[in-house]
Amino acid sequence: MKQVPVNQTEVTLLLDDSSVPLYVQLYRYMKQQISAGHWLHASRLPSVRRLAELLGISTTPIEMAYQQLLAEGFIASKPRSGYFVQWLADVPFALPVESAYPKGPILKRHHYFKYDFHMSKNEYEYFPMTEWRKAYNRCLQENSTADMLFYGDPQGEEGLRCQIANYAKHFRGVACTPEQVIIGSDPFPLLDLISRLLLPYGKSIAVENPCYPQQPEVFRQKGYDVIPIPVLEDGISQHELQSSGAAFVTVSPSHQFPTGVIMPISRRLALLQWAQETGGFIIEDDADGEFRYYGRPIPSLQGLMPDSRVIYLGGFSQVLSPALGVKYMILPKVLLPDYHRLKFQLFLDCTASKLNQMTLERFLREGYVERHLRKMRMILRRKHDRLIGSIQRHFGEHAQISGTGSGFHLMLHLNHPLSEEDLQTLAEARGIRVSSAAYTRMLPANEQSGSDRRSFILGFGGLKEDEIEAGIERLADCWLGAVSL
Amino acid sequence: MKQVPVNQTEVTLLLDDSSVPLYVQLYRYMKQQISAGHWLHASRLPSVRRLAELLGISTTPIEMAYQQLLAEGFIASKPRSGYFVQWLADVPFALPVESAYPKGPILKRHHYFKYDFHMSKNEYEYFPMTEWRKAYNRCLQENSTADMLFYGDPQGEEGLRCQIANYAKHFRGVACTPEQVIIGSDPFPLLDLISRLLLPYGKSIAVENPCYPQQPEVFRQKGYDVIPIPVLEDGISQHELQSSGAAFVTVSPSHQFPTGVIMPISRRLALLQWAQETGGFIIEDDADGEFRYYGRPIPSLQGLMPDSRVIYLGGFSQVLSPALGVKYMILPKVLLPDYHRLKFQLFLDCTASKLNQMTLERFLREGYVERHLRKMRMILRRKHDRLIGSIQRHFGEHAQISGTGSGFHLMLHLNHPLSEEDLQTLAEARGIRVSSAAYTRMLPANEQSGSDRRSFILGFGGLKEDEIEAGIERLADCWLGAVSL
DNA sequence: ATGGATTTGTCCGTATGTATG
DNA sequence: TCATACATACGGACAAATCCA
Repeated sequence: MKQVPVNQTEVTLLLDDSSVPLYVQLYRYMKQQISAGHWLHASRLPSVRRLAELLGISTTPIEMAYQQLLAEGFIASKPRSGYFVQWLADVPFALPVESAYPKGPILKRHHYFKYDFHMSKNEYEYFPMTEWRKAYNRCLQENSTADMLFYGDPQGEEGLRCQIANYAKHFRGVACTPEQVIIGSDPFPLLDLISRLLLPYGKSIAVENPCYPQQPEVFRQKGYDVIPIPVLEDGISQHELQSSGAAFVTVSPSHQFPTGVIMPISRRLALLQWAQETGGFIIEDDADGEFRYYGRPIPSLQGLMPDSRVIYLGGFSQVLSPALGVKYMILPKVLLPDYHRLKFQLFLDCTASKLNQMTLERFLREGYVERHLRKMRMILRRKHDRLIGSIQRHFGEHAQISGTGSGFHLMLHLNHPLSEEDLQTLAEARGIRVSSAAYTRMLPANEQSGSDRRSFILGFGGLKEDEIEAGIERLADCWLGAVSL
Repeated sequence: MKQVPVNQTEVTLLLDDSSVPLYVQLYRYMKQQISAGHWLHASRLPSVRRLAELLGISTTPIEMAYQQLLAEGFIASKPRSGYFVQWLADVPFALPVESAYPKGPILKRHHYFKYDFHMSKNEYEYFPMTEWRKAYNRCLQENSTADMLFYGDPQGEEGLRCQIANYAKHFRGVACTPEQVIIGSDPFPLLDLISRLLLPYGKSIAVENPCYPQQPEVFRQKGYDVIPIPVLEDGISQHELQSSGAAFVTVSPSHQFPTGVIMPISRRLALLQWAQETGGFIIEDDADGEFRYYGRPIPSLQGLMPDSRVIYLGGFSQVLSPALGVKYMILPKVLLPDYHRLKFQLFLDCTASKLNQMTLERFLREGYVERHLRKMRMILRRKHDRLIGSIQRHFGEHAQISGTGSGFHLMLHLNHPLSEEDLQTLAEARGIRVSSAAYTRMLPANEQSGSDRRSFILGFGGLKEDEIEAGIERLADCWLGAVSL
């Protein structure tokens, strides 16, 4: 602790030998003094040499601290004369020294689930974080700062779009050029864009029932007529689609959510023909198409026909991580002029971070994505098998399973006097998180009420392989024991 | 090469011992045969064993090929009976061909500008890239991988929202709690969200004229009546706003774009009162409020009154870099229930990358943002002064300047017989990029036509300080020399 | 019609070359 | 370098469907 006179004021300057560099300590201290108004405007700071002597250190840290203060405008330099405080002390411009807000995240109250069968969960421990960090760092080092930090291509970085076109072709059988790829951070902005793009072509859209309700909601909010069409054993009912008169349709042919139905080739072609004949468009949601555990992945609907009228939606949330925020869609060529017009009109900018985009491009190019995908597919397959085995062991003939073989979830059906809601609550009380299929159904109110068949969506990504057995055992115990069946 | 009879048809099946697995060769061949219509619907395929014997291989590859065809719907299985072709041969569809698209990025043609006065440009060389990298790396190392990579808070990470609330309070005088902060990647998703939020409250919105056209466009597309209100010397015309009957209004009171007008306190209070009385909402766009070069920064409109009916829009595009993709808005408390309902309904997820959010939180907490902001303010002030001096020197009394003192641009006006468009083209031909103010004006078509007053927006962020003089000299030379004024 | 033989889809254990770490 | 695990392929077993004397 040393006493250093600055101008007329005696001040106390504490230098410790912590890990914080000397010049940073000096800089912080002086900034604090100036901004708090302790050092008045235009007062002269001690010279570099003098202060160094007083503190018993070299002149270098002093110079660095002064330079920093200079760059930020706290002080001004008069060459061969001295440094002078530039702060206007009467401005009550409090520095954000101590924030009144809590530093850490505020505690959220949420259940802790010992067994989490939520379908969006996954084990992210396997993500090649070190490689990602290295790729990120190399991106920042190898590109010029200005290039990295300025606005990017509103459609998504071109290099990444090339890689995605390549990836989608290779892994999903999607036929497209990089010009057709649009990158976004999240399904919502892309869906919203689609809903704007299609507006001139029609106002009614058919959706699968049951389905994930986001797409219907987005279109409904945009003023579309949303027409639910039942999903049969081989996908959306072609007959009802035809007679509905809908202009568009959303489907998930590779692994329908939540039923898990795979649309056979004949139905796919019929769908494409429907689009061709009516001038409609098909929105193909392909969330988990990469994850097929037996046989080869089923190629996308989009690639079945050259220049098909399909908008393909894919992403890396499942393959890598949702935190990267990279989704993409592949537009049919006929829609590209509309897209460019809209982009211009609305000053659209890419919602995905440019830094992440460039890192991901590298990741794809250097084969990390492919490698990680294979690894995850293997891990998930084991969990998938384990889950099925566990259900069979512990539920026996009380339960039926459907929608297996790919993706991150399957469906479990059982007959039970209690409602789906009650069963879900019961499970949660025992620390098991599981969704009933209720939220995916668009019902004419009273349809399912007569039956006592209950359906649940069981995700197997979030649990460790050797937790699955115990989780299902507890679930069976809790449900089958609740009422004598 | 082996001859294999399928049903009645003799077909030729070529099996080579390339690296392609047998079952894949089989699968491909059969898929091709079926989709080309050579094998008719409902015809029976040779049994697994029989085909295996004929081909002289084991049954496994046959089984695998059949399984794949089964999954894709080309064939159907009747257990213990046989496999049957499911193809409808009269649908003439081509299978996906190899699409040829260039792997590398396609060359874009774009002008090179020696002097770029575009307003969104900035010198990103000063960005503390090394510190950012370190912060990013520490984020990844210190947090558990699973936490980092799973879905984040749809509203934005809580820690970052705390830091932003703090930052906005200290640097912009915004009064809010972290609960009011909504994070997004880009103005558009946030504006879109606002336009949805406000729908129940009214259908007409007043906008400043001139202004940046994105906001009017977004609201117009959502079906709002957009009412342009002229910007006077002290901001948007209160009188016309009152009589317009608009439910909402968008303003940029700290540094109006493009005029640079600063709204005085009396007018701000009147605006707040207007909102209070009519039950309307004010959207405050505060793009460059942090950058005020003389006198004290002008606190935001939002913070003038507790619980004011103001939606505040801010971001880090200017302060740090647009590539990080972090924008935020601060909602008035009365709108929070609506927001949460909408968030739930549309399954909204945060459009800003979680990794970047967490890094930015660190950056804010550790004071890097503040330091960088001060430094940039200093640098930009020098450029600002330099630009004004240069214009005065080279244009003399031919030009008038307005909208100075903050932000990243000023306006230059001059009387000239050539149109703004022609002048812009002239400048571009000399390697100077400069925008006329035309695109910011919403005109009743013929308003400005009589006058020969021309207005341009000159951004000073993109040039180095010592390039400005030469750029303006060339601009003056090119414009003033074009026609004798 | 019928019962036994045969065919057939399906399932399972295992061997080998190869890629991964 | 070595160990592991996976993709591919093989041979065999089971039970249901089909066929036939």
